[in-house]
Amino acid sequence: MSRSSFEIHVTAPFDFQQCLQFLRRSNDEVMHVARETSVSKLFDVDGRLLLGDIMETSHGLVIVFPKDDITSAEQAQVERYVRDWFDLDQDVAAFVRMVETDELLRPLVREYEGLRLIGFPDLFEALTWAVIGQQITLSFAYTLKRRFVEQYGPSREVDGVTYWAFPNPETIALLDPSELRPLQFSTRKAEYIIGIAQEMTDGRLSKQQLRSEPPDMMHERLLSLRGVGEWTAAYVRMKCFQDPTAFPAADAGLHQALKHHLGRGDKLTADEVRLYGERFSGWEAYATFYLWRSLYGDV
DNA sequence: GGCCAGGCTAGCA
DNA sequence: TGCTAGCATGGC
Repeated sequence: MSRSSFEIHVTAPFDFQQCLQFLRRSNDEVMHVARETSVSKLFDVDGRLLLGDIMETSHGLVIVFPKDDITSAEQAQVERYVRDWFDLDQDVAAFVRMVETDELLRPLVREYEGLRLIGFPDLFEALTWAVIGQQITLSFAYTLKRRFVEQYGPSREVDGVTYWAFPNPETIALLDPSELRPLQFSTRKAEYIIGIAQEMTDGRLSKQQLRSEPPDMMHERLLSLRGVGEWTAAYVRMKCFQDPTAFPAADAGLHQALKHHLGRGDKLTADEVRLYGERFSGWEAYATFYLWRSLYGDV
């Protein structure tokens, strides 16, 4: 049996507008088109490119496929993706309760109430985006990602708009680092990304394998990848595996946000940041995400 | 023009 | 173990 839409039930606290605002934060984003009341995304379901429009309903979300009928198996895959993308299976109410007594986070959780930790359910996309973002400004990182996706990603045009899906590891595994240099990737970044694509294509690395490991083993496996250090491993656990305890303690943006909200002139030491991690124990990833969110202002 | 960006690796002591 | 140069480029 096929259909062209389905609904997802969502439990509070959830604010789709807050999520849309976050999704609209960059003009160079190519992986979705976020509008006033909906976000459109091209889902690559085992090679079939399905354009879905995600909107709010009274009980949660509805995903409409304006040009396609989808099978129940495809629906299951898209639902899994959207649940991970918006972190819908997380008990965020527990996070809100925890910060009720926290002077630093309480104002942020009130301001962005219902914002979920928006992630990258696709492992290759999460790793690639993390590597791209290393040691460069976010705006330049978006530029690099856009060039990468528009060069190597599948796309589909619907009603005059081109929608992009993330490049497959199979495509990237065949590249030579020199082919990414014209896009202004450093040779190092190119090597890391192609190496990760090759491990995935060889079957040595997959989301399913990683998910089956206990958290510390997953972390070690991520660290074993060339180009992945502590920051990237924590970032991927946070954004791809919805691990609420993941904590990129050395992150520059996290330090900047803490410094700003604490009114500090000097920069925080590593030990101080570690203490904040302990203060938010169990919800380090959400604390980090809300602090990051506060850096963007009124996006 | 110097310094920092949502860091990491390799090489050295 | 712990420290550092080098990576590439944009933006303030």
